[in-house]
Amino acid sequence: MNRSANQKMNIRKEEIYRVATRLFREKGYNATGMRDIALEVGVEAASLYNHIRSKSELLQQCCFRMAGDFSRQLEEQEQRNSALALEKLEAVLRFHIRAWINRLDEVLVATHEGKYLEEPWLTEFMQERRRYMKRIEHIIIQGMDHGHIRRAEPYPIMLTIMSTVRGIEFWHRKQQEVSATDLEDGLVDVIIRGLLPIPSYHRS
Amino acid sequence: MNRSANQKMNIRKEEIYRVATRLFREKGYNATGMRDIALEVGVEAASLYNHIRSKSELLQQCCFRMAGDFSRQLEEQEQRNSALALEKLEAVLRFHIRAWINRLDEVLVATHEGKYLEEPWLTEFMQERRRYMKRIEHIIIQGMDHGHIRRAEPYPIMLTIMSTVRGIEFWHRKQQEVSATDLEDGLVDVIIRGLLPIPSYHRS
DNA sequence: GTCTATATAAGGATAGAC
DNA sequence: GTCTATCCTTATATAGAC
Repeated sequence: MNRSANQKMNIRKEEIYRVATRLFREKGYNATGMRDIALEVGVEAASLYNHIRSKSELLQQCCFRMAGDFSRQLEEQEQRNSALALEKLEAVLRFHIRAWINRLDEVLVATHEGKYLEEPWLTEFMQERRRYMKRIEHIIIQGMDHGHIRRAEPYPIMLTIMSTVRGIEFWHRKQQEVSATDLEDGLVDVIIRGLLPIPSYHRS
Repeated sequence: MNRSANQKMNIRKEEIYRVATRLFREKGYNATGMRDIALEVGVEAASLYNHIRSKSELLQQCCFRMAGDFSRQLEEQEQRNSALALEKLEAVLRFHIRAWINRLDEVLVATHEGKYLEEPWLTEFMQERRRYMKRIEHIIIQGMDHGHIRRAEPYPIMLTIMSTVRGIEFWHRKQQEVSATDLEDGLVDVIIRGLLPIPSYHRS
């Protein structure tokens, strides 16, 4: 098998992956049939199995590709020794937001359909997410120790950073009214302001 | 049919609803079979149909029950004429958080599985959510007009308020480390502080 | 590598005895 | 109201011709 044959196969496989990811997002993993994927790729369902091993493999590819990209980005921030923790958090937050703006299919499938992974991938995937959240919590604690993030329970702050981006799913349906830049800056502003060490919030 | 027979039927139906909602959350709507529900209720699958019309009816009940509860609570806040918009938003946010803490099964099913509703319920459900988000945006704009919420794009702020609570899903798996009260106050603090009209955030 | 045909399992829902 | 038995559809995946 020469190189061009290999490349063609990879292109085909990548097309299947792209179609499948979109359908998994639109209809859900369990409600998406191999026939649905095959229809949009333009072949019969049986032909898909010349390129992939199973439907589950497509889900694995999506989930671990995203997990890898997110983990690598976080590692970059962790190693920016000259940066403040708050700056690292803002960079991570902006990475999350841009992923949800530019790669919505993949992040939604990884977020919502990941629970349908089979073992041992399910366990590995959930452990990886747990580690990821711990690492973000660690940056938050560093920021508090250095005094440029206000003292508070770090766990809810981490959850907020992890979850804020989810609203972007709604934004995609009405993209015209608010620009991607305004959306990103607006979200970042709420969160980062909420972390500043300024004792100015008085309950009524 | 006397009153006690009616009540017994409703109790049974309510039990089926409760079991189904939990399974829909744990396994997803499509991956939950009538046989799964029946097993936990303690009857055969066929017997369920003496109490409910279809599996889809259980999903409808969950989604619209939640939509109704949320809409009514928002209406209460809208009619608190003496309150500041920021106070209304905090009350709404706390209602969301408590729902995600105390009724996680139902809110998760309504949020994640609602897309599997059949027509015309799907359209009605999505329109209702759209209206709900518009109403929250309206309160935010009121707060800006009155000067007790900082001027900014209202749309990302609304998304943040809608989405912050989603992290609570993770909290339920490790309930011991942070109390429900600390979680609620921690989440509220980040968001509400991020809305205050204090020009103290300078980008580096 | 793609096709047709099919194996095998599971799904929601119904019929009819009790 | 609950049961057993079953209808009918759909699902993933495989076999084997071309």
